[in-house]
Amino acid sequence: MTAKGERTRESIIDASYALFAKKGFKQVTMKDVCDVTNMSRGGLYSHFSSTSQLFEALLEKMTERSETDIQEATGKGASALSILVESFASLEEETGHPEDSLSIAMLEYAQTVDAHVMEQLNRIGAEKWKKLIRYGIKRGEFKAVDVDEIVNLILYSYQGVRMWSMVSPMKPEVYHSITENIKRQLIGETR
Amino acid sequence: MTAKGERTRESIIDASYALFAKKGFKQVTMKDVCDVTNMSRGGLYSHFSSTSQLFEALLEKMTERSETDIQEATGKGASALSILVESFASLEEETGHPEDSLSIAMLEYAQTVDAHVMEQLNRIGAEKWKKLIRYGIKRGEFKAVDVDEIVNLILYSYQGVRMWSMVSPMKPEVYHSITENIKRQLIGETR
DNA sequence: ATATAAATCGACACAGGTGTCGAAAAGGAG
DNA sequence: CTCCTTTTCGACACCTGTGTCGATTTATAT
Repeated sequence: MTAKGERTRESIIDASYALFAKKGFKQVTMKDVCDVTNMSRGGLYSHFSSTSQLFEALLEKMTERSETDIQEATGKGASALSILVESFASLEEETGHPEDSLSIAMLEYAQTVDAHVMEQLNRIGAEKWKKLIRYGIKRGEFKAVDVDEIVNLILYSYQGVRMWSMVSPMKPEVYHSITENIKRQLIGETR
Repeated sequence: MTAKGERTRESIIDASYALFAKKGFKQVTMKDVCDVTNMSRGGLYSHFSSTSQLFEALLEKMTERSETDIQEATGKGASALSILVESFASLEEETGHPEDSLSIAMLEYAQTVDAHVMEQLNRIGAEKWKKLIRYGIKRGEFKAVDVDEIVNLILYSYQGVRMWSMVSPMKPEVYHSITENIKRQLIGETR
């Protein structure tokens, strides 16, 4: 694979993001990808042998990108709480534009192709949060909570809200209620 | 429509439940429905003109059934808290068998056919919960909370957990953490 | 029992997707 | 520039789904 090949491969992945976010997984066809990339189906097939492979490549690219996020912030010595709050703020921002989320596509993919992908992504997400919580405890910001338990709570609320928001608008109160609940468990009563 | 017609119509709906729960929405074909009903496609089409219509009929039947649930319990003067707790216990039971849930099919349907259905079901669910909370407040079991806000929290946690559990196993702690959180908001500190 | 209406079947034409392949075009090393 | 490799194209055969329709079977009222 030469420079040109690699470039188009990346551009196909990038262009298909919006497609999967808008239509889910099974509803995206190679024809759709053609339209957003201005390529022929034949051309596409020399990069990805199916929409499944394309979607897998997209997920891989996404996870790679998010891997570094929290690591960077903690590396600079930022406050754990502020990282947490910002993270939820960006969720609120994101779910205001549900057409930017791959959640439903991922659920569909898990259900119809390979259920493992969700567990895998779940585990990756959990590790990220665990690091942050431990970092917060070490800095004395958070109580000595049960890290696994609180991470589960964060993860499920976070993802649940994200998925739900795709089909029904969320009120800001809901985000705040969830954030407050988590903060309460991490740093004690906040009222 | 005669007796026989009505009976087969119902049996088609009943038989298709497992199909939608297992495969989602778009992945269910009339051929699939044939297999579980032992009918021909032609025969099916004289009852439902598409899988969308079949799915809509299924949703309608489900909501009708759940409509009466809480109403019955409150009618008998049961404790609001026990109804709430039982409701979450049954969620835990249900999500232990994710193949019994229509959540992903509903998300898919909302995304590809008609987003309104989710809002509608959401509203129906919300009404049910609101009644219960108001009932609990009237009986003095619950604090005079903001009903809308707490119902949002319940609804989103509830649905979020349900959806997420379909692709990744949930630990019991998570259910309890969520239930405790809601109880805390409803009846004050429980620790 | 029989006439009439309803329900069911199976074949049909069609639409839209898939994956493949040889030919053509574009890229890149010397 | 030019030759070889890589990328891209568009047509091909195929599959699986759809929705329709006349013919046939099955219910049901009288």
